[in-house]
Amino acid sequence: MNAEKTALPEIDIPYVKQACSNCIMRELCLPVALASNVLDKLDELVYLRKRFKAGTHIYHAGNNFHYLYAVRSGFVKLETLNEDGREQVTGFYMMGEILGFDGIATDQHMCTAVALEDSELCVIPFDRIEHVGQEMEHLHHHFYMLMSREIVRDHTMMMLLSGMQGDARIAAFILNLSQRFHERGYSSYDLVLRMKREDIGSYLGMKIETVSRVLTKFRDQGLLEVHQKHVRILDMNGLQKLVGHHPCK
Amino acid sequence: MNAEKTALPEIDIPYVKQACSNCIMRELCLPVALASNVLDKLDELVYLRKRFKAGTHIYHAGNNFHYLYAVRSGFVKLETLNEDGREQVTGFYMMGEILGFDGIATDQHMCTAVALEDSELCVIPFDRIEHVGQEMEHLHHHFYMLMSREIVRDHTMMMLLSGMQGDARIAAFILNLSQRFHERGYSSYDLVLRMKREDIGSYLGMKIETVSRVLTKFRDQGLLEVHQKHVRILDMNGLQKLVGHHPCK
DNA sequence: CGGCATCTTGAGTTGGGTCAATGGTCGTGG
DNA sequence: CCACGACCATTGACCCAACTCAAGATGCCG
Repeated sequence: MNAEKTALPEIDIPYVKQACSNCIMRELCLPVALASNVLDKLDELVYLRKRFKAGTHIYHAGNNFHYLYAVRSGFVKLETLNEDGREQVTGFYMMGEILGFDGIATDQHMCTAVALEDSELCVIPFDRIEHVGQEMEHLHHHFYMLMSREIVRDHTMMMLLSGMQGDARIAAFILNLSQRFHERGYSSYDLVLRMKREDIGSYLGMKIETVSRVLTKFRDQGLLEVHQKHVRILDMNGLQKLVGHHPCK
Repeated sequence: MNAEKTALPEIDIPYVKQACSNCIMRELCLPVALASNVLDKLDELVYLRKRFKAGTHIYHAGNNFHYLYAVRSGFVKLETLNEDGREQVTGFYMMGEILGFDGIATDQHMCTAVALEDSELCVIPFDRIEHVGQEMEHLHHHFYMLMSREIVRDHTMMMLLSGMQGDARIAAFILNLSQRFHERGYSSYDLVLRMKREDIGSYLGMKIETVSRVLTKFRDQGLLEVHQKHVRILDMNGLQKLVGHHPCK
């Protein structure tokens, strides 16, 4: 909580757009409903958006932590470095989701965030969030909720990784995306997987050959239509059964 | 955030001990160093400790969320329920660690916390934390750090689960415990695994037979001495090599 | 001592990893 | 516009780590 953080440090990628008032967070479909005055406050605090081209880094593991990022459009993956330097995908973020919480613990980011397609993010200076006045304690509650949500999500992921077989992992993954798209007003049946098979494999703990094989199998079973990154769910129930129906180790 | 939370709801297990002032959190070896005045404030807010017998629940999935719990002594496991009702261990907490963050997101606990041995926990009313005044914003920072730490830890766990083989998982698990004991002033070589093989297996995503076999193998290789729950590390380096040395899938 | 829970060990099976080759798609430049 | 190459995805054959089932061994408590 050192004072020099209050003066915003130079951001390592050029600003793209100065925000007009009351328009940045407002349009953002946050996963938790916010009171109007909280949104106003957020718009005050969040004064810029930034575009990232597909493949560019939003932050690197080791970077000093200053900002959280809310995804306005696009798709972002989070990679965690393990002991031996290899990277592993530990999360995907889409419109309305916030990333960067990994940096608070040590004031340095522990993960690397990469845009999977051209994306636009809101840049949220975290120290401003922390220093909002007492009248804005709603804001703290909101961020506690967001972090808790991430923790719960990670626990779900751990369960999936340690308890389920390949089939169930892929099914759970597809259903999860489907649900998140649905919540944002998109079709829950027609999905575009913005990430490559390699990312899916890394995230789900399986090799890309296996990812591919499972997708083919699902297609043969009439559960999905698969054309490259485009996936159409034909049998939602069938997928749910795969997840729930004890195909656990 | 609703007002009735300010009045503390009945806690579902009887209080054991009313705290004397300035003694509850003080003695707690928190994972993040705290300024003295922050500790004072915490001692004000945290006004009770509670004992839990081995095997008893601290909270259940579905319980309304009111408190965080700091482990003063003992050992706690966290279990997450998956779709089909089976439970899976998603964390272990020892002295100085805080659990309960899973409840903030929806105001209901998403996991079940169980004492693995007789344990004493500090009960921290979360709404008091949220409503501390501006002068205590350090406290918010502290809790943001704790939550971020949990997120980072979960990411590490996800990596371990999806990227490592059985040998490496067990090695990483033992080294992790060793480190945490060491940080708390205990030997990093002589460990007592408070949980059963089944819990380890659930946590690490392997069957108890495999856990057992790996431990036996490590014993045969001279890495460990194993007597039931007591484990002595003979070759720390060897274990570290297993984790780092790409025995990944 | 018996009964119960936990842990270990063995034998056989399988899901998913490895290696290797083929097939698609896209972008660039002639 | 087509041809080339780079990159990504799919498919097949083979193999091994970890699962399953089953039997013992060990320890703990009354």
